[in-house]
Amino acid sequence: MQKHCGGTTMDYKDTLNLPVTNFPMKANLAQREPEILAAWEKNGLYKKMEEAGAGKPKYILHDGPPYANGHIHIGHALNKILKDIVLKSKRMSGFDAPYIPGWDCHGLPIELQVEKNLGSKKHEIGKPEMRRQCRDYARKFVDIQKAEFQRLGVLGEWDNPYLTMNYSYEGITAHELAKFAENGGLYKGKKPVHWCSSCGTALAEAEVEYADHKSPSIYVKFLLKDDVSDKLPALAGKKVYPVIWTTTPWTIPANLAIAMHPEFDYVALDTGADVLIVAEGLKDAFCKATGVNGTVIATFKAEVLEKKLCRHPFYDRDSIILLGDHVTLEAGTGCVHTAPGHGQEDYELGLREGLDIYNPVDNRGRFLETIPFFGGQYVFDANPNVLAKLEEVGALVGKGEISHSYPHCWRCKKPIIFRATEQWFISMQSNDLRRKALDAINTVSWIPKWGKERIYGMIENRPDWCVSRQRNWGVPITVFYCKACGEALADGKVMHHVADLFEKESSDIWYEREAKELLPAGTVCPACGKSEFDKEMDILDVWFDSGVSHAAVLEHRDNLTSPADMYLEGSDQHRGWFHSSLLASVGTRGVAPYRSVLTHGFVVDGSGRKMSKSVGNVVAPEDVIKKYGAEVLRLWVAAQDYRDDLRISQEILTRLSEAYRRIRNTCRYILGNIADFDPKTDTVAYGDMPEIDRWALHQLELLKEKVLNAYENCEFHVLYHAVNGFCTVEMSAFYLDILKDRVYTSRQDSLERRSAQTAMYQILDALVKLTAPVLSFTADEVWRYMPAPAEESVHLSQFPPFKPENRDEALVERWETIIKVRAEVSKALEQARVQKVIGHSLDAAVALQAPAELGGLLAPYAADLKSIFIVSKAELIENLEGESFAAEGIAGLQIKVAAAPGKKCERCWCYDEEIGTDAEHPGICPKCLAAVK
RNA sequence: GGGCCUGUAGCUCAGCUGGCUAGAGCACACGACUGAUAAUCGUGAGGUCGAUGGUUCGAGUCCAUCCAGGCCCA
Repeated sequence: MQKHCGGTTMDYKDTLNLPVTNFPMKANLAQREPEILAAWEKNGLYKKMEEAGAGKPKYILHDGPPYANGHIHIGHALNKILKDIVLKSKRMSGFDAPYIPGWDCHGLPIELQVEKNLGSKKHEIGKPEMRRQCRDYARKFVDIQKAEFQRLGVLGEWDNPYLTMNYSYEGITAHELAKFAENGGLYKGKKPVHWCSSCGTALAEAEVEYADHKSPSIYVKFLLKDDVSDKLPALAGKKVYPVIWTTTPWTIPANLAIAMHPEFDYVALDTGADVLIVAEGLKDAFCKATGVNGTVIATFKAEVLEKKLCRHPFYDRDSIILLGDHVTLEAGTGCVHTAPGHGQEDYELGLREGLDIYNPVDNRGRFLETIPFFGGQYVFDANPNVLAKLEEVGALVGKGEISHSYPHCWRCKKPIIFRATEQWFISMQSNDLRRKALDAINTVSWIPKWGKERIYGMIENRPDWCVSRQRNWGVPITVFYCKACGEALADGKVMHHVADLFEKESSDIWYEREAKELLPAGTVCPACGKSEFDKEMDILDVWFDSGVSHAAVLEHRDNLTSPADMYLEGSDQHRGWFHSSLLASVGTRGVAPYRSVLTHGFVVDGSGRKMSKSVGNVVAPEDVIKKYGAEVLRLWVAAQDYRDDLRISQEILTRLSEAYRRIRNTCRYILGNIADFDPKTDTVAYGDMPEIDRWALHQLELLKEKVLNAYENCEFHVLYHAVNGFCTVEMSAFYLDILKDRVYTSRQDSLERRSAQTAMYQILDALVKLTAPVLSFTADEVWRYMPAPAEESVHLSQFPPFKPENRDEALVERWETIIKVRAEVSKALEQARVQKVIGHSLDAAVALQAPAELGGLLAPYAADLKSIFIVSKAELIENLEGESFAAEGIAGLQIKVAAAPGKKCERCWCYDEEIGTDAEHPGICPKCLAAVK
């Protein structure tokens, strides 16, 4: 003690136990986070976490590989942070949960980007060089994204990720394809693709641009061969013609069917000369467009005509009437010209009905020489000729021109066509793949549960999986063709042989070596016995690459197991990775590659709109990190209910950083108050604690229960609200506020102070651990300021165990009433404050008149009430005199607030009537006197 | 156009199987404190639960339609 009695009030401040800590109030996250990351890196934190997991049960969350192109966006950040939260919580729940990040490296976007960078030089270099550049490009973005992911605080095996372009991965991909060849699932078929006749190549959807284009618009009638007069007597003896409409006359030579909608009404229109059939809903539009006049002589459903045969207008061939839901009443006649080789829906209908996927057009967009009337003609040039032919045979009902959006090649800008070409497929039929996949879906736990519905519907309806891509940057489809007879050699043994080579030397060798160098010695064509082969030049769909990651990663790495416990991706992956992985795994192993699938929604802006560059509402993770810190982004992930779309905006981030500060400050305050507390020697036994400390520990148990359940159920937003509420309501506004007097003014090593510190220490210890998976930076920062932490990092610790012995329901029930009374007292105090009777609540003396039952409950707490209310005096009185405040929420409770009697203690600031009794310390109250002496 | 999903205070979320005068935290307004101070405490004002119909004694909660939005297809 510096001075003696009689000095200023400041003297006594030094006798108080005020909070002491170096833990900064200001987080300064943008600057501090990189330091923390560097420390984790330097100390080998992830490696230590792995070591700590040794021998524990495994929890495998298998990372879905993002595409190695471009910088990460907010959706990537969301996904990786969610995974990190799940994994950290699993580790702290007693699991060994390794995290192997991955990247999808093959595919069109990278190839296109590399081509673009090459410019005109792209024609000078060969495929091997091209692929080398793709490899470099992918590697570059793997490194960029890796750094960006790590910056988010995501811990994992970053120095050993899986890349779909790794040699071993490429080899395994080829092995998996070989398995499909072995089990008969792989077959060669036809499918229409976007085709640029000028470039002579197939185009992916991403290479197609839509632009306005003028096309002929024609109505064509097809003579109905079959007699339907038994069902439609009005048509007896007449020539009946369904009429189709098309804007691509050149596809008429490939017409194989006419599609009608099963539920629409159709009319038979007698024109005098013949009877035309169109949908009732389009009759007027049709008549107007063609000038046809006629009377309706019959109205019927399309099923009357189902499977009936028409005659092709100028070929000696039938065109069959089929029913399809894809038919619309938007335009045309409701009778849809169907050429399975030239349209997606036509193709699907054709597949379903067993039609030939007929394509009479060659690579250059010309009709095959064998095609009557049009052989050798370029399709767009053939349009007028087809028209003329139709007119000649009398099948043309009407013609016009239409301007509409039409696909064009993004490279040469010319209009493109849809053209069936040879492709490799994985059959949904053979090996009962569809059925087995559907069954497997039922064995998986889908979170949220509608995910099951969604993928089920997709698998149920999807066509065979086309795995061919006419491109260069990917894993080759390791099939050979006999030079002599053209027979395809898709033999499992041969393909496994090639796959072995890929594993050692990469799939680049497919482009660098001759077929004979890749084939096992002595391979001969099973059809003709010759031994000269060509290589298939199609590559695999990248979804096949990533779809086999269960084989290439889970089964391949020692520290992983298959099936995975969880796949966790955005909801678009029901069509993507969840889907392809399921088929790849069920097709070769008969089981799903995952036990559970968790999906999250998409990130949208503050008003729920999708982000787009043109709208300008894109929020980049980099900007958020710079302004608020990755921690706030992590908190954002946790705070939002990810099952729905996730909104992000400046306001949301501002709110969150405020919530963050609240949590941080609560931690800081407790740190300051337990600075002189050593849990080993100063801990007070539960039984020796005042009730309010036991109340606090009970609340902590409730928090633990809520938070640990939330982790278990992956409901992180529940956790956020629980922690936030705990810090603000239970701690800051109640417990910690009340504790101030006891902690500050009691003797430093007194039981009451140590008890409060025991509670606070246990609360902070638990709080830090419970929030560590989300607030990974801050939790670890706080950890370093904790007295004697058991582990080097909070990330090496376990969640706090439940302590049922710290629960006291009866006590908490009593305190619930006390808290209600306290709220009423607060209101009464506020009134007194407004009336300038008091300022600080310690200026007040409170008197309560309570109904009997309540009074009985409060009586044992009479001495504690003043500290609970944070007033200088509180008493229970039978009959209050004068004006008083009637509690709104508690019937019969009257509260009277007056200025506290006595003088204000210079030390604890409470008013006391006994101040001045001690000669040495005339300015302080008896309680303080005891603490000071 | 089809499949799946979402719509509760300015923001983020509660509200189980229909019974509430619809809750919480933050933000906001006002006030207090100056021993958590770029903190902390108190009080208060905010919602015809997307809209409209229906079932029911009673609907944020069930049904239908519509509107707005998201993902995936076409």
